Amino acid sequence: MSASEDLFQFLSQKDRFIPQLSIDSVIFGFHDNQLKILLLKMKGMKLWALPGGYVEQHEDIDGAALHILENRTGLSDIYLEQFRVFGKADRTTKESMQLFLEANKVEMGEFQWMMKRFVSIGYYALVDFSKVTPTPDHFTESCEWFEVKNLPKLAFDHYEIIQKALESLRLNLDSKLIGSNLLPETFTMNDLQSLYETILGTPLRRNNFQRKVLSLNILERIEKLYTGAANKAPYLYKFKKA
Amino acid sequence: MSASEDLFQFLSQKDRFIPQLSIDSVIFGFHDNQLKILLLKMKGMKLWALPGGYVEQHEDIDGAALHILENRTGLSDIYLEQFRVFGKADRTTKESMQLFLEANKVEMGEFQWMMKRFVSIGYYALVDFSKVTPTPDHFTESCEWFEVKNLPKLAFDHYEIIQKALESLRLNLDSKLIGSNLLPETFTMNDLQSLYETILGTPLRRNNFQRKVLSLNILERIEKLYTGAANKAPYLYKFKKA
DNA sequence: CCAAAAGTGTTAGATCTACACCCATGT
DNA sequence: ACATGGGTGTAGATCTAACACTTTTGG
Repeated sequence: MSASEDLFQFLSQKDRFIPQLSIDSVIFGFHDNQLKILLLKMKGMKLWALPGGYVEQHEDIDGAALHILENRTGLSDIYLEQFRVFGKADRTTKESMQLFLEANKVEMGEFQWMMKRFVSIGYYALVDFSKVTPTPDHFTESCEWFEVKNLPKLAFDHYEIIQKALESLRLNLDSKLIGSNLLPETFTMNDLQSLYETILGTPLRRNNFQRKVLSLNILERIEKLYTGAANKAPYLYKFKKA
Repeated sequence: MSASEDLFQFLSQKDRFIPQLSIDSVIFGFHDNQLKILLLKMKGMKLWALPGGYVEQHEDIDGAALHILENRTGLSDIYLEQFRVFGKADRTTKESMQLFLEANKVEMGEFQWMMKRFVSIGYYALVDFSKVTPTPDHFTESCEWFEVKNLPKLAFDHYEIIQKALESLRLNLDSKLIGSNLLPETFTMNDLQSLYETILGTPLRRNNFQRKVLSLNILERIEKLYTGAANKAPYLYKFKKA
């Protein structure tokens, strides 16, 4: 099935959705000591974009966000947080639409439904990088991780959405046990510290960090991890179950 | 003009608005050492509701929220914060609509546009109680302040919206200089402390509170306030201009 | 034995908490 | 004079930041 056939099929069902309302999700993962985001490139589009979608008439918005995520990552049970609505009147103008579309391949007229002004609800998700299978769908040419510090050209206000998501992530870092969603089952204290450092963007002191985290009583110390390196083997930890 | 004439006029213009998207505002004021909220009772409706409205096609959502507030309070320059979206599929079911409407006076069929499922963006506003003139409009039978601790029966999920607004208010209390929006130009340290105590719901120590607040260097001490009471006159303060 | 990284101790400073005391005001 | 409420001081506890030291590991 071609991209435009998919599109027409989608548009024919557009009454299923709430008009002019979309969801955009910032999916955070952590790998190689880098905070990463999953981005999409749609077929025939020039710019990268956040994975997003629409809300069905009889679907909770949280449910809609979750479905989008499950489709894009292959995971269920994802940590999701709604963080802000993006509703400037000019966020999806024809001009920014033009930038988004590959003008010579797609007739804007066919997109009447999509071309309207959209208000978008921003969610961020925290996932275990190692468990995700980035999954393009029929509209999507590619689906890749990007380092937060090295993002490609993005459509619309998606850069701003990402920045706000990061802000919220930082604010929630302490109160919401964010590590437990971004790290694999077991991890070293160093892994956790790197995660915090990359999210916060500041270096932390090893000893004080360890003391503080352990004092929260949320970690369980497992066996040591022997990497073969010529130094003391670090303990592995996992988050205690509630 | 009668309520239903107003309504028909409104509905005839409904294409001006984004469908199925609304705004609900929790307007906080502080008076008599009580945190209060401005609520409306629509003509011919049974329950009280948050002041709300719709978003015009070419209007920012923040702008829309601001207009609603200005109309209801007579104030401009209001402190506004978007705090959450309420998007459960069943938040505006026919059943809850029925509860909201005075069933024998209004035919639901006339409300097709309004009867759809709505997603609502929650804003909270902080206003100087003494400056507000609660202003009913043509749809509104009354517009009154209620103590947060003593709310009337509310429509839809408005009670939940208020609770979430309160939560956000508490979280933002320290970081966003909330006092400057809820208090009049000048106030005593006691006023400020009462405000904090009612928002947080916990008593604070007089001396420590004063020290902490003054250490922030955001207050300017003015002259003393002689109330005629048989005790030392408290200083008046005002927030320093940025 | 050594380098590298992990783990633990310790101490000075800042901040928070609770108590105490003094000061101004009108009766 | 004194009751009342406002302003300030201070000692102890707690939290934080920065430093130093010890332990484990493989070469």
